[in-house]
Amino acid sequence: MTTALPSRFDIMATLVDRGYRSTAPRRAIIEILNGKLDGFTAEEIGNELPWVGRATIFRTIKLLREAGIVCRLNLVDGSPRYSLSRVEHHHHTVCVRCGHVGEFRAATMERVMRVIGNEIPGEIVGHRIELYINCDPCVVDEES
Amino acid sequence: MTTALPSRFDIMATLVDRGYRSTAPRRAIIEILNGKLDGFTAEEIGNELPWVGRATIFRTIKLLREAGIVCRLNLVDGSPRYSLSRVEHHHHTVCVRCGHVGEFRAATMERVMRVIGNEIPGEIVGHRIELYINCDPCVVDEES
DNA sequence: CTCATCATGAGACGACATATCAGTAAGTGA
DNA sequence: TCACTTACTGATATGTCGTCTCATGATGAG
Repeated sequence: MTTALPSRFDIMATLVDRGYRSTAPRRAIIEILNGKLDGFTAEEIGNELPWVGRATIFRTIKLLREAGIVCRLNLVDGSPRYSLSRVEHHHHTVCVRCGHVGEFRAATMERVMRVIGNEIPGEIVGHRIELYINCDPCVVDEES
Repeated sequence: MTTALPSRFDIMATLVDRGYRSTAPRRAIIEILNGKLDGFTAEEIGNELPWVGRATIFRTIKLLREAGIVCRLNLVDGSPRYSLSRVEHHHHTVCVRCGHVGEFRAATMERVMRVIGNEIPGEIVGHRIELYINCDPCVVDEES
């Protein structure tokens, strides 16, 4: 079964459990993330919360990454983007046109990984898979 | 069959075919890359060729990337690294300890991609797969 | 309420990369 | 071989992403 991560409402509680304090900037950032279920950049957060320092935004994102609540991924051009995780282990789809980030799980993928593990030298300790797509809304836009 | 890329000896010829000039800085950079079959950084090139401007190094790497001769990939910590490609379509293994970059092809992987394509919304236009490993030499070091 | 401790904002700093621009070299055509 | 167009170059400025420092402020345990 898919292990669910802390619901989007108790992310702050998760940080507190990990020994961090509940502060206004952190609560505000988490609030914003809850409205960005398809990826975001540090700059976007900064624009929406001008009263929060740049450093604090990056620090908070880092905390959330360490807690497994946020992932960092790359657009096709290599530029960074973050995404709220909803399931424990997953991969990302990134629309090459609009940058929309989606998640998917594929049991198939994990099995393939094990097979490939036998084909390559060394022991696999992790992997990163990003699928670049044209998302449905973008394709519809194109046609109209 | 695996399509071979231009042999490491005619990379410059490939650039010329694409309409670029054969210049001393470009030849020098390509020469260096031929000795770095397991990944490199722009900084490394710069250290070995102090008479070549920083901008030129990045410009040349970009040219080679556009020609499909060099790939850009990310270490676990997100830091960038480049790698000479030897086969047309491949993925990378990156040692989390020493940063050594390897290539692998997996027909299995391509088949899986097609299957997954049916499971997710939107059309897949590309993908990026990086396997993080402990490479054999590193594991041996550990044991001794 | 007190107080140790952690978190914060401002801004410096650093890695990586591209833009600008005046000077230089490549290679074409004669 | 030379002259001339054009691409390429190094220096330097600029931009983006992220971390570090440090003095000040907020948090929450007691």
